[in-house]
Amino acid sequence: MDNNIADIYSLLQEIAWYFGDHGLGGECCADLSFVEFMALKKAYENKDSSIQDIGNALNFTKSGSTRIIDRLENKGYIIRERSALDARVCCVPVTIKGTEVMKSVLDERNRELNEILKDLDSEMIEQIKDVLDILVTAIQRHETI
Amino acid sequence: MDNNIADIYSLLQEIAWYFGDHGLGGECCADLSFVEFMALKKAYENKDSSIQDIGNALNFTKSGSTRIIDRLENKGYIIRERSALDARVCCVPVTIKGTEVMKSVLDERNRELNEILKDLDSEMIEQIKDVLDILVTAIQRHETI
DNA sequence: AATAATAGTTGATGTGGTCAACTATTATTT
DNA sequence: AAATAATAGTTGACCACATCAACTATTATT
Repeated sequence: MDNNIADIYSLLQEIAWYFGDHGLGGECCADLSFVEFMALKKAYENKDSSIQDIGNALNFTKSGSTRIIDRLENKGYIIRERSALDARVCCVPVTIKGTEVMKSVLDERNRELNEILKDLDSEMIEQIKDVLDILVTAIQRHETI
Repeated sequence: MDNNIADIYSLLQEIAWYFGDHGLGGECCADLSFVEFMALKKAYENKDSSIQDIGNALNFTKSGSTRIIDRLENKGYIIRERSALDARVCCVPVTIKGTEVMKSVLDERNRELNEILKDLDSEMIEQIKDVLDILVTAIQRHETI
């Protein structure tokens, strides 16, 4: 059904709006923009990622990556460390403060999402998770081709 | 299950990234940014919407709304028209060119989404649509409270 | 040892948004 | 009906954030 595809695309756009930079009343995540939050998340998930690793994961140029890291470092959420293996590379471990802000943002957002979904039964929640999983997996497979 | 909520949130973020301003290799929609596309879409869906209607729908300030409309008008996708009922209000009908670009972007994006989902059977597609529908409805209900 | 490649930084620049002050029009008050 | 308030939109000054191109520093290749 081609019409389902169009509907799905439109729904995904709404979700992208709401959970992206613009929704949530413009307030994303403590003192972080959505982009900064995603960068911090990447740094957190992938211990020992370099500056460009993060930039690549987020579709940024080299200089864009540098500048995101600048902001996160200025806010005290990560630190730059030259790699011992290759002094050209900067590793950007997340600081304790960074971990804390991540966790508190996630807590806050999860509480909000819980509120949004509170009228749905747990079976439906499960189904939502499964479906989104399939969707994101399909997207990621498509991206890496 | 609280853990499901956290998973769902994380998945929604991925979707927001991919379908928002950043994913799609930075290229959103012809010569439109994601924001511009959403504004055009609002103008298209809601015939006779004013500049602020669009701004409100997208969480922008008055001046931000003006500037988005500037850009869309400069690109020839909408035109400003003073309302006959209230000369303070600007209506922003979508031009033919605007409708065409909308349609071609949607075509293109739907084709891409179709590609992403091509390995899923039609039952699953149906399920994805239903689940996203429930999700977006829940979000919208929550927003208007 | 010379050259190329890679990681990251920086200055100039462009885009895209906000705030505050403005104009023009309509609604309300006395 | 004149004065005042409210509303829609615009504009200038400004700030946040990304890019490009040119740069430094380090490592790999010839």
